[in-house]
Amino acid sequence: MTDTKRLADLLFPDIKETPQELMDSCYPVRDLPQGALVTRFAPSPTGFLHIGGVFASMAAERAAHISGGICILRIEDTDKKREMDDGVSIIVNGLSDFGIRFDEGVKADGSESGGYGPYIQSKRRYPYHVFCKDLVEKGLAYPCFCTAERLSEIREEQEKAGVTPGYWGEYTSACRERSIDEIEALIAAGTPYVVRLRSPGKPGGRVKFRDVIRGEIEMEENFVDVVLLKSDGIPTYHFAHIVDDTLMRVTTVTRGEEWIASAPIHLQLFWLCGLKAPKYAHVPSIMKEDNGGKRKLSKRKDPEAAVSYFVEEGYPADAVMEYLLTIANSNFEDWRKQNKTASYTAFPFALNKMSPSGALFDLIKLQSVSGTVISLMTAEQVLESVLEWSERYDRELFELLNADKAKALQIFSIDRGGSKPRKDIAKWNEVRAYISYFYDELRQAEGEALEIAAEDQKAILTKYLTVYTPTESKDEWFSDIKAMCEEVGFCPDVKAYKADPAGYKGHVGDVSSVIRVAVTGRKNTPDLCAIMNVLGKDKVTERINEYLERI
RNA sequence: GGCCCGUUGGUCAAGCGGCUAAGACACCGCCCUUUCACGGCGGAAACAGGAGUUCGAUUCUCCUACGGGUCACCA
Repeated sequence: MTDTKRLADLLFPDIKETPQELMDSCYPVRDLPQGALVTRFAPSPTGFLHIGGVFASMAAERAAHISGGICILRIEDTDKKREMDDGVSIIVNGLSDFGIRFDEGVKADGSESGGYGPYIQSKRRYPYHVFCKDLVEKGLAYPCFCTAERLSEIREEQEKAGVTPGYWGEYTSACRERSIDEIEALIAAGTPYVVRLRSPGKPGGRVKFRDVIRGEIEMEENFVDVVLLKSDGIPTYHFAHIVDDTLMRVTTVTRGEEWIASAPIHLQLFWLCGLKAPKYAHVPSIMKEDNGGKRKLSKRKDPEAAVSYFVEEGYPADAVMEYLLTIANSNFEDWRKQNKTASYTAFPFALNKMSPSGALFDLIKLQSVSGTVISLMTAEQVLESVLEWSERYDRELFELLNADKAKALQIFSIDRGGSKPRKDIAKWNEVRAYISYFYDELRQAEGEALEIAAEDQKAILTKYLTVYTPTESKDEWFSDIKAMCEEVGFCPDVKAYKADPAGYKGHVGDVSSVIRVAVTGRKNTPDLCAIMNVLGKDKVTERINEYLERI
């Protein structure tokens, strides 16, 4: 028996299978249509869902589904230190709120679905060890007994000498060349160890690969004996990535651009394991404007880094997705113009059309996208969404709307549904202010002030009270107002007024404004006729009388 | 510091050797209009800098500057 074979059995006495056997028996090639992508999103259960995570997972999910493929949600919990109790459910629920659906993997309650699992790394010890044993047997990996102290010594030395830090070259000699007997004794004595890659790389060596988003990338090859298995037998990200994405038959790895730097390690690992590397798509980070510069959105400094921010503010999930799509594929906006009412899921998303540079997150543009999304909703959809949102974030508003849904529906129906819908609401937390004048409970006592003389306003309103008759017809409603204009010294026709401004105190628009302010307290509102119909004659009269007393 | 990625109007961005350098958001003006919107029309606004390759560079190469990332028994 060769030494490496002996070593492999010593390190992994329970492993009898080879990687190939494992693959053949449990992880068969997927039966998918030509060109179908298998992608995955693989977060750590830190309990914090970053908007960049939504961006990356959206790219993975869209790319898979538009190609007729599969998208997997895998949990990377190989580091227990960063784990949080309900970390998994926060992430899964968070993504699901945004309409990102996975075909396989971990669900919110921690259960799993799919035939290529388990999908939680801490439950995948066995396959990792199968692959690791194979590497040891081939002489490509070895146990390292260096202590943390020894490692930091090495680091200091290297820093002083100005060479690349890391476990490589001459610094590995202690463990790389240990005899099998020595190792056996150390292990028998219970000495902790990690398993390291015996990297064949050399400083100055080059690797090339093709990134789906960035094209050709050339880098220095890996020459560090990176850790494959930590002392507790759990793999590092690098090794887990190789094993998982191979076994799960992932075709395209989408991940943050911060991983580009370690791609040479991964490529080398795939090569040494005799495996075909997947395609890589390194998606750009989402940036934030900061003193004229750009920087990565930070979880500490920027509230909008957490997706919970968008939920709390009341941005519809679709709006956030649409916005993200506009920065992911710039042709999305053109497509949207051609397909105004289609679901964004019909958009032919393409990874290779993503821009390689990090986009600034533009809240203003989000507002605009969101306003459009909401303007296309029906009153019923709006009410339902507002109810759902306010139940959690604005109890008072919720009670009010819920108490009289028919009225709420009437309110949300105003100026909605036509070919030119208003875009007054961009997020649900704006609804309260938008509809406040429909409810005495929400209305501010003082309304906005008009620049029309008080006595003229009084004349207008007093007169209007005598002619006001509720009507569904906007034309009738408006002709009533026109008809009374002359009597109070205002011009019923705007053009005529402009031709002879000296002849009148103002025009019909001014008259309407007075009524508007008296009834709603605002200078700007949607269709006033509709508003008055929602309020009803009694309330309108009451408001006008109240206003009359005030001025 | 080494290695890598990036740099077109305020922002997001088309462009892939020859264009008056698209479009969207924001901004300004006009039109429509009972207000505000919506919509329509129009305006201002950009290839980081320098060499080179070429008949011709936003586009290809190199250098510089700036921004970002990465160098763990973290992902």
